[in-house]
Amino acid sequence: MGDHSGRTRRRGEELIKAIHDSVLEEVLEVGVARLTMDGIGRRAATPRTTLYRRWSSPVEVLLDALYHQHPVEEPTPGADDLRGDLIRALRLMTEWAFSRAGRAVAAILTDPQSAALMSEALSERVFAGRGGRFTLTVLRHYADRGHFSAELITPVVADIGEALVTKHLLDRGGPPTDETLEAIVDQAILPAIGFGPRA
Amino acid sequence: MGDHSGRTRRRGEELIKAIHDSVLEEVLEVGVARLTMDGIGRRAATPRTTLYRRWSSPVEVLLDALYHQHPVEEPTPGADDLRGDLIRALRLMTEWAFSRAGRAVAAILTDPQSAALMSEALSERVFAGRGGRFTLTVLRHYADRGHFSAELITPVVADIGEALVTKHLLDRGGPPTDETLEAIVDQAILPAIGFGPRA
DNA sequence: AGAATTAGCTACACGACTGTATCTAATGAT
DNA sequence: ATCATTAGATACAGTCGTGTAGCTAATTCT
Repeated sequence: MGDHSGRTRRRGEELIKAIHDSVLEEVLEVGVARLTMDGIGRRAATPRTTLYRRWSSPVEVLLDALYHQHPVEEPTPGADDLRGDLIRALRLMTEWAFSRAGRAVAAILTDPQSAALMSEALSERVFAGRGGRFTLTVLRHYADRGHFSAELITPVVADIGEALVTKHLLDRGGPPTDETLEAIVDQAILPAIGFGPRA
Repeated sequence: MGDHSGRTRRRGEELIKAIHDSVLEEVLEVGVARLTMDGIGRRAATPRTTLYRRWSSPVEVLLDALYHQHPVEEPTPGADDLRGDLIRALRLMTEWAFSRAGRAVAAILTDPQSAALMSEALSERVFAGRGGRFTLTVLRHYADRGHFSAELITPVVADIGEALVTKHLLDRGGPPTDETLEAIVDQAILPAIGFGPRA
């Protein structure tokens, strides 16, 4: 807990980091709607007044915390392994979705009051550019190399993997196992681009 | 607005109906976390005290309102038209998801405090038994009739349609058009059961 | 060592929501 | 017409969060 030396008071970066951690934990517990300056301050062991010196509302604190998180990592298709790269892309997505930042973003996007105001601003900054397309990156890579026709990559097809993982998260509340990810790739994505069962 | 005669005071069923309507609207605007007896009462034009005579908290009012909604309609596969029945099943799902009840359920399920407590209880009562399986009903019907192998109906495959519609709702916030539903069926569901493009 | 920053502490007035209590009066049943 | 039921109105004390202000003291800079 305590840092080096006998300092009793945090300032600057150190304090801000503690506050950022505090909001992110707080929002997971109570949701965006129940965020309060008091609650954030309590958890960070700092008085409310200190928070007001920097932010004007709990949501401002939350957004600031999110902007300081690491952006989403992008899949990097490598070897000649479409199936493996798709699975890895979905695993990357799962990991992000279960990170503190991922769940905090979900909390914002599902709150009726905050969602409308800033869903675009948020995705842009947190997804760092045009991120958030996990399987799409992989699909394009292999289509470009002639493994299948690029025409097959429709908006619907590009969403299949992410949609199924998202639904799994919503239904079960937990991350999909590797077997589930494999099933999604084998039974849903690959068939859509021509590698499926025959009627 | 006014019913028959010059009654100035609602009672019983009529009043309860107005209150149910009130919570459902309220929760869409402010979310579960910001539901208050005051807010519900204000919208229903009834004092808070009347609410306390029947319910002990805003969430109780909400759940009671949901239990009085019509349960989810189930798809009824009819003619010899797998594709058409799948599209109709997804349209049914879309309609429910956009009903007041559907969105209220979503609000509860995404609220960290309420979700954990009652997600199962809710789905059971609101989905009336084991409902909520829109495309699955249709898929089973046609697999039973030999249109394709029942082995292909894995949990993942059964979820494809619902997952893509859900993702569309989350991403765009609006209901998918008929063209989108057709694309989902043609480009994602049918390929998974053997009616797809060839590699 | 002295000065400038900035965090911690306390207090205060304000508003929103909570439960409860009490009274009034509209409604429906007999 | 009378009565039991039940909704509407009002009041009140209590809790929690809000912003703001003013002071104290720890930390860092020069």
